[in-house]
Amino acid sequence: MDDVAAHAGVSRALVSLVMRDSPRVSDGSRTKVLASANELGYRPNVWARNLASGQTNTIGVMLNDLHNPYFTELAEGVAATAAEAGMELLITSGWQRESGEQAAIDTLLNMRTDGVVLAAARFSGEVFEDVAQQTPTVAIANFNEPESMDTVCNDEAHGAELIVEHLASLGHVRIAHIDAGYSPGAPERRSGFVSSMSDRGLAPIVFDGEFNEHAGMTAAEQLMKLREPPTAIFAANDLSATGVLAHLRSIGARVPDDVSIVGYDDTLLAGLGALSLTTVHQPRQQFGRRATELLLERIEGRTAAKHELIKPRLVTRSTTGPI
Amino acid sequence: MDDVAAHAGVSRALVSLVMRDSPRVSDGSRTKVLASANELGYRPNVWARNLASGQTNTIGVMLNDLHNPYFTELAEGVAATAAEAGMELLITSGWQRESGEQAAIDTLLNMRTDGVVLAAARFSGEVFEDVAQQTPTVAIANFNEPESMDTVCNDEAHGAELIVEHLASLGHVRIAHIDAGYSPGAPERRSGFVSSMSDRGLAPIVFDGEFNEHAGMTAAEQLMKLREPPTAIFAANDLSATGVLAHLRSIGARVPDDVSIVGYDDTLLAGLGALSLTTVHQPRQQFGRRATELLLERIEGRTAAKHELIKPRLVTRSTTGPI
DNA sequence: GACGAATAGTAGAGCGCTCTAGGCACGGTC
DNA sequence: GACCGTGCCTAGAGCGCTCTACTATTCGTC
Repeated sequence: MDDVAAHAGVSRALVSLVMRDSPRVSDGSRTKVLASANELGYRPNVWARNLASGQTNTIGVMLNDLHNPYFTELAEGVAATAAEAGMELLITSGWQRESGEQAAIDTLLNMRTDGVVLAAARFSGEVFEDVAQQTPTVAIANFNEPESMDTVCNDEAHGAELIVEHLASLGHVRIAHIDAGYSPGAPERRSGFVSSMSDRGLAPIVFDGEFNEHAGMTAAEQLMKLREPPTAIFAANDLSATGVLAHLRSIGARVPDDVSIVGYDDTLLAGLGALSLTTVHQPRQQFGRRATELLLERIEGRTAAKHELIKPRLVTRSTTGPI
Repeated sequence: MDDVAAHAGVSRALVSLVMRDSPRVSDGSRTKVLASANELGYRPNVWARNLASGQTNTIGVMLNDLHNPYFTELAEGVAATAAEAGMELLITSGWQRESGEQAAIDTLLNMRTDGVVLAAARFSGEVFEDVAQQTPTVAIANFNEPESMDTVCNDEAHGAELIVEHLASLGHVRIAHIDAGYSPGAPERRSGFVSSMSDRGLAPIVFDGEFNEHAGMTAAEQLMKLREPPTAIFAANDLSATGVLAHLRSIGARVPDDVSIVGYDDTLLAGLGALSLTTVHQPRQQFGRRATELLLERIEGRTAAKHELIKPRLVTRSTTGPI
């Protein structure tokens, strides 16, 4: 910076102003400084800048699992909003391990980003609260509306309701749900299913499962062995639904003629022509956008917590049909 | 830091030594300092540390597209190796836009990470060379062995050869390849296919395509309208292969009885029971690991460029069978 | 033409750490 | 007992910026 200042024949402070696009610089000096900077290959040192200014102009996102499209689409929304606000984005990931998540959060905290968006699965609310003490925080998760941070989450119960409504309107009565235990989102989907069914006077059939293909396959196998197998299956997520589909095909059942299948999440999978799953779409990018907007507000100084519930919508494809 | 020093009754410099795990500190002072730090909730300021020490102990990865599992698995390999070496990892992404990639690279360069791993698609080698001038760089891409950086890449031609060999051994003669133009990796797959075929005295049938489902569908449609349709189709990647599969099912062709299909990449898709694609597995994590190892060597001071070619392997599933 | 306001630029302290050079005990050696 | 070496610790400069307070110049106004 000193070199640039000397080369352009101005003070260091002026170079600093130019580099920060200050309006208090004349066009003449601006172009002169810019030219010198360019010539000398000068690039402001972010570390020094952040140290001196006390802020980083950067927000951090911690994603539980980079392999899961759910999280990466979330991140894309965050990235877009951050870019619009002129902030840099740093991504870390816990790689599905709890220790990894702790390390990823620590990295972010150490970097002292202006705020963090946490999209994690492994943690109890307490860990989040702890982070929220240290920096503005927005969680994409459904906790019990904590005071210390904002949350954005999906209205899982509504998604389940949409599914039941769709299947019921097609004439289905024996509808089964393969759940995913206490994985994030699963309990809400399950209870949404149970109450939607009983509201209609239908008996909710629930089988244990997980958020993966194998769980879908085994649950489908058990379901189809029942004396009266269900005519429609609502799987915990798309991956689980592909497991159901694979099993039904293997035993020669026709989809949707014999059995209808519904997934959840509307991942890339669901849209594939070879699968074409009816599913529930979550506006994941919007989650990211909204979370970032809330975070920016927090960084600006808002302290009262906000909690938002975003409604999903049903996407009808070819795995559901009339009974 | 001053507070901690005062609280522990020692100098600031000693606190610094303790925080950096220096061996030149007695156990007594170490525990004393650690206790004070803990009590005061002290967390070293990374910006100041990096500024003062001139190094960041961090490496950066720039991924072209976070949605593509190819890149995220790469990143996982990078993350694992970086963690083993005690370095932090920063991820940025170009979100599939060229301007985004430039911005993502700039972010990394601004952060002055000790080195960068570039896994991009959009750029010419020149942009990479430019980065390589500024910081130790490893590219995961197949350039023409540049001197200024290391490269790690997949032996695409070998992958194509494996496919042709597999199909030929099953008795296939009319084998078609749906390519992906000049998308990264595609030209090498295509030329590998062509030479493997002609080595066996077989006529290479090549159709234009892209790395997506739709391209697979349209190409399959055209292929199946030929006077003598192929008995085996080698798609540009798994996604393209699912398009082929979808089309074949829609016209009632049986897979693999009537037509065999091979994908490429061994993504999550290929492994699904409902698809079960024969494909070529690329050890993506290993790419990331190897790239990071090379980068660490560079950071240590190596200057001679290294270029590595990693061999893929065939994964046989249920979309290929004898003619 | 004197005065305040606005505009353009500068000096220098300070952000929180690291790192070099050195200080001070203590013990061993001749 | 003078000397050197070793182990542990400290003082203080400096990393490359930003930011506050200040100066110098120009402009508009009556």
